[in-house]
Amino acid sequence: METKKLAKIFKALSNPNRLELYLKIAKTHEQRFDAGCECFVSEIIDSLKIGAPTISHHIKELANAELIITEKRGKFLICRINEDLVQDLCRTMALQNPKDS
Amino acid sequence: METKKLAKIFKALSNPNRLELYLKIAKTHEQRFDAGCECFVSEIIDSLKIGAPTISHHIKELANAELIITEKRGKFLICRINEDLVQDLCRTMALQNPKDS
DNA sequence: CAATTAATTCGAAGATTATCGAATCGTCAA
DNA sequence: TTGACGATTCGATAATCTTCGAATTAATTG
Repeated sequence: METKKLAKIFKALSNPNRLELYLKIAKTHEQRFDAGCECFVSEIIDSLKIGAPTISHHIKELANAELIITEKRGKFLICRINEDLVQDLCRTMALQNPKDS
Repeated sequence: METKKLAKIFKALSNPNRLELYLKIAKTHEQRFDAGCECFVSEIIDSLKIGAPTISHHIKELANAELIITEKRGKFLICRINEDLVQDLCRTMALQNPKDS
């Protein structure tokens, strides 16, 4: 992966609120694995201490970094983790000579 | 890992120059696995397009996020990857229901 | 249709960041 | 001891980021 794109991904996760947003989506992702890993933004909004406009902006950044995939369903927005990218990310970060494992 | 600390780690990797710095240390880490994974900052400084003060600042941030471990040897600074943290990071990021693998 | 609800857009304010040049510190070698 | 070199500190500036409130859009419900 290019350094520039990698930095963009990390930047998307560098803000505490945005990271928490991502983690909540990831958690829902796991819980609803059989149901297509859907996560409604409206469910998340109450558990964070930031307003709707900010959340909207953060989600756009996560999607822009390709960490999540969004889909509009009616008036709701559905978010899913981009599994491929996350796996790529882990592979990139992992060291070639792990301590013992 | 706490969300706040996790965000700090990602923030440390969110700047392209700082990320490149980290990746160079990681690369040297692998190449010199038998020699204690040492990396001299003075070797890196020429390959990046930023000045020494900025590099000094970036290294401090990487160390502050515990991504690297630094050690002063004479007038040189030696950097090593904090393997434990990186492995922790990968474990935190990995999804519970991987696609197929 | 009118009201409601989820989400977005816009503009602005305040905070944080990246980077630099100049000056300084500490170590080593001549 | 003096000079050179690696690294750091400091102060400043330009750029970017986070967040908000107000207004808007789009979809659903009464």
